[in-house]
Amino acid sequence: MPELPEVETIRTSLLPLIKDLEIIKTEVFHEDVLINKDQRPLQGWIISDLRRRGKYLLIDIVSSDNPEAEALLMVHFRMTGKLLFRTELVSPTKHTHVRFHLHGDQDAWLDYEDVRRFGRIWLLPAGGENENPGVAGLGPEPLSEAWTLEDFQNKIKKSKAPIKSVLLNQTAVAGIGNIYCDEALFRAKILPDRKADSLSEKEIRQLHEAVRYVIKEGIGHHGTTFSDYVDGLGRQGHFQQQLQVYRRSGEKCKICGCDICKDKVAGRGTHYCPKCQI
DNA sequence: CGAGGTACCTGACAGC
DNA sequence: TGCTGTCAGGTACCTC
Repeated sequence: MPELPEVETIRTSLLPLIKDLEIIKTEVFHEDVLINKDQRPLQGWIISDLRRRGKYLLIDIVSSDNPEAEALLMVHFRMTGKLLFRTELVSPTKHTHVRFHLHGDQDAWLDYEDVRRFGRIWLLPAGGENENPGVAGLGPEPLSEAWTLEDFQNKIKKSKAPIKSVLLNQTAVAGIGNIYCDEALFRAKILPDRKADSLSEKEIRQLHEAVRYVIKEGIGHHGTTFSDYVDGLGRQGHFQQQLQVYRRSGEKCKICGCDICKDKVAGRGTHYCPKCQI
């Protein structure tokens, strides 16, 4: 389930492989997945850069005949989406929804595969991510200086929802999903169902630090793989080995030794240590 | 408007 | 064996 560290790993794995390649043909096997409201052609574009915003991957493209004509392919992987780079043509499976045929020194293919088909790809004008409601509503990047403790404090103090909901809803801070949410709350020693406005300044400071820490560590370990997530070359992540609570219910807490619990909070499976977190 | 619930999807798995 | 039910979860959308 690609969250910020997974999307960042996809970005860094794909960038050196597809930058400057030309999209010479696009095949769409499932219409719902690719959103192209202007019905613009999906060939004749050169990939100029890969960026990321929250859990969105932004593929900047320029026209091959007019370098001033720019556009954007924006990808959200949701649960099971994958973007796979291949230098050999393979038969599309029932989960292959969009295929970009690329050309540089040699032919290559970039396949969007998605078992549950929740993910989407948008073809937008250059800079069009900011008009997309999903991206426009995103809070600051957790590793940027724009995400200040003061900003986080203000958002948290205004909400009576469980702190887990605040972390997941993308407006206080962008890119946190269920895994890194549970891990950050464990590290900050805060129970996931605590009302946000009940957190002390010290706890908010701990949580701010914990979010940055788990996101950084997640990126450092190339993301977390349980079943689906792989990078642009099909490689798994390693952060699952570092997890303290996520999917460890019934196992022992690595800090205090008591059993990790699992409940439903904010409609999500939620893992926590009942002794370390208060 | 904030908060909570549900639809979207398919595969894995438990239980009978 | 094969069926049914439940769970997984990011986001849009709906309702209160």
